[in-house]
This record gives sequence, structure tokens and C-alpha cells, in this order.
Amino acid sequence: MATDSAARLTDTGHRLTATRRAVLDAIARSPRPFTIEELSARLPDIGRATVFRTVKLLSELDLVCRLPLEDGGVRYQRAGIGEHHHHLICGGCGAVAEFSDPALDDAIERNAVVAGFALDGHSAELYGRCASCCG
Amino acid sequence: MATDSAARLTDTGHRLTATRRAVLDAIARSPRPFTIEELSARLPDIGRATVFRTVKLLSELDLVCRLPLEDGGVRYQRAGIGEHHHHLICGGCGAVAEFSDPALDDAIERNAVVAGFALDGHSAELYGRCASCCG
DNA sequence: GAGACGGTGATACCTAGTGTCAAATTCATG
DNA sequence: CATGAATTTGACACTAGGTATCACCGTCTC
Repeated sequence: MATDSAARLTDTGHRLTATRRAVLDAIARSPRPFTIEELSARLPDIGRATVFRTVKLLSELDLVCRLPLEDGGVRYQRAGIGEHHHHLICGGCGAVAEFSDPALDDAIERNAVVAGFALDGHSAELYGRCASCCG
Repeated sequence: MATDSAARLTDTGHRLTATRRAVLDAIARSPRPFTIEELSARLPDIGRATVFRTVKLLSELDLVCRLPLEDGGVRYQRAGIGEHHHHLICGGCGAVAEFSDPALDDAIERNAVVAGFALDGHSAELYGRCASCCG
């Protein structure tokens, strides 16, 4: 990821600094969704505010996804699918599956139309137990 | 609402105190989705923690809906539809439309099945502009 | 290499919400 | 109506997640 993400950053007019490289790297090494505090702890030389800023930037560039959890917490994960997608979040192990489904997006769009809304975005998170957690 | 909600509270084994009545009343008078701070400001004799606790209780009883906004903020609104539903939130005036759609819920369920997840909940908020805000 | 601009760290602050605990209220019972 | 156990409340401290400010530093362009 580091390489693609680096390109994505510079392509969008952002600078590829040593700090951002380090954050990108730490994210690439995260096997599971992480919190900012966890990420920050692994990057002791980088300020907390900078970690927040960098993750926010990466999520605006769709390189990282923000995952609102069922309990109100928030985790982040590097994006697998580049385009628009949704998440299935396992309450057992914290695993996250990404999926995209035109039928789901259509249903959402249809409801907006019925209500006379011009849709400009939506969020949809699914909470449950993954195959290995519900055995 | 105050009457039904009062019944709902006692039916579920909670006490109907003067404080809760006051909160219920203030909510009933809210023409638009409100924040806890706003509600709390209108109830100067009731502690902030109590307002949080009461609204949380009401939302567990499906009397109030929690609305996560696009910008990360949160508002609450008294629930119109009693059952499971979703929200369309207008970014212009803050109006909220409720809807429920089996097709949307089916699409969600289907994706969970495909991914091998046992679904136990989901959230879906739609953001856009209502008819009067988008002209 | 100079200057402009973007990026960074420290710090303070903010919003939303929870934990604790003693005091007050409520409800069921006598 | 009095009593007492259980629930509720308020005050307060605290947490998580995130933003604003601002002086300083690094990077890019010329």
C-alpha cells in the first residue's frame, strides 16, 4: 500500500513527508482495524494531532476507512476496495469485511427519491459475528 | 407523546419521576432534532448527566432516535415510527424524515449472509437536502 | 539559496458521553 | 400515613475522539 498511497498523496497535490511515510507505514503494518491512540502509540515521535490530521487526510483520499463501531467507538482500517463500499464489522474479533452492492445503493437512492430528498451521501454499517466467531 | 412515553416507561419497569416527566415534556416540545446541550439548557434544574441518562434510556425504549450527523455531530429526535426505521437527514435545515423499507433491510441481510456473518444490527443514515432546501 | 507555503508538534480546548458516590425520591408494603 | 429498600438524581471528575492555534520546520520552486 505504501507505494500506491504515496502516489495518491502526491497526485492530489499533497506532500509526501517523512512523517506521512511513517504513518502510512504503520497503517500498512496493522493487521486489524486500529484506533488513533494505538497508531499514535506506535509512532512516539509523531504528535497526536498530526496522526489525526494524517488519518483524516487519508480517509478523504479513500485510502483509509473510518469504522464507527456499534458501541460508539471508532476504528480505522486501510481501504481494500478503492470505490464506494460498506462494512460488516464483527463484534467478536473485530474483523471487518468490505462489500459493495448496487442493490443496496439502489434501495437507498429509491427511498431518498420517494421522500423528495436530493441524496448526497449515506452511511451503512452492518454489525454481527463473522463465520469464525459465531462458529 | 408524554402520555404514551410515560406508559412505556412504567411498563418496562422504570419509574416515572418528575425529572423524567420534565425531560419528556421538553422533548415533546422540540420541533426539530436537538442536541443534549440544547435540551439541557432548557432544563436548568436538571443535571447534564441525568439528561444524558434519560435520553439514553428513552432511546433504548425506542421513544427517541439518535441521529449521527454527516459532520460527526449527534442529535436526537422523538421517534415517530415505533419500529425499526432509517433516517434521511437534511443538511440544509436539519429536518429528518423517517422511513422503513423491507427491500433495504433485505439487501443488508443478503450481504451479511454472503459474507458469512450472523447479523445482529445495522445502521443506515442518508444525507442530502429535503425538497424545500434543494428547491 | 531564498522565499513561500505546506506540514508539524505542543498545547489548549471542545463535544459527547460515562463512572462514582452521597443525597434525594419513589414505590410497595405494613 | 410511615417505613424502608431500590431507584434515581446531581455534582463532579474523568474519558475518548477530535479540532484550533500558533510558532517553528521542511519542502518545493525559482
